[in-house]
Amino acid sequence: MSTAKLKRLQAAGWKTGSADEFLGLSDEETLLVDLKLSLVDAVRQSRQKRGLSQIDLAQRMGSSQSRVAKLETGDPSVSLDLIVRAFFASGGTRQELQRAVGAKVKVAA
Amino acid sequence: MSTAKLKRLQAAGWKTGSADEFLGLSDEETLLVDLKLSLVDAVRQSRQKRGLSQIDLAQRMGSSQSRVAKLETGDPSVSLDLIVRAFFASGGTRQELQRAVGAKVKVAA
DNA sequence: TGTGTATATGTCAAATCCGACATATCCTTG
DNA sequence: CAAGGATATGTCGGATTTGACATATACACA
Repeated sequence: MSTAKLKRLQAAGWKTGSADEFLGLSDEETLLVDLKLSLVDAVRQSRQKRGLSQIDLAQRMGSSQSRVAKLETGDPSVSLDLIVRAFFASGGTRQELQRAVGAKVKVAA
Repeated sequence: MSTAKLKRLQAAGWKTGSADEFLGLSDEETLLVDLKLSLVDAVRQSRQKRGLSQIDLAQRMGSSQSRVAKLETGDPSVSLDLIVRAFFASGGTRQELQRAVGAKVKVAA
């Protein structure tokens, strides 16, 4: 399974968007990683905009603070499903989600 | 876990978008179900547009024909991750994905 | 009718993801 | 320097999702 690559990647303190080819990431894998990063970003912004703590959000979505933290830090054990669920639970709308899908994440390095 | 509801829902020959409140689906669950339906639709269209069979697509994404079939029929055992992975593998771009997120699925019934 | 090609359905063991808990780190503010 | 609130990290047992395989159905067209 090549999600393994994705995991090693994210595991190694993952921050930058778009510049992911330093490992043998396939095009589709890169697209997925970048997308996740954008949505994770959107979740944090949505959560903070409504003044929710990670605990608050966790409660709203029937999850735990630690999972929300992992989500926001790009932990490889977090699925797209959970990210989108969190986005909606934080009050995000489908239209806002659409915007987030369009917005690529700023590169750090 | 309330994904159970989602599963019963989709399991029962699922087709309509948006009109999901006949069961006690929470708002966030509804949003997620509708989103999945839209993206599943986009996957099928993208795949067909490029003249790919389910087997072709399955190979491209390192999966199996049966999983692609389940994906396109809205089987509850299919994650958002797999749907998006399939979309990209079928040749879909991020911009096209964004469009798909914006387009709610036509209701059947 | 038979053969081929595409798609759907059922099942299962293995892989992945989950919530929960413990605990650590980081910032404020007193 | 506490004490507190928020966020991060590590781990684990159980739940969900996966690819694979067998098989079924559907629709051509010879």
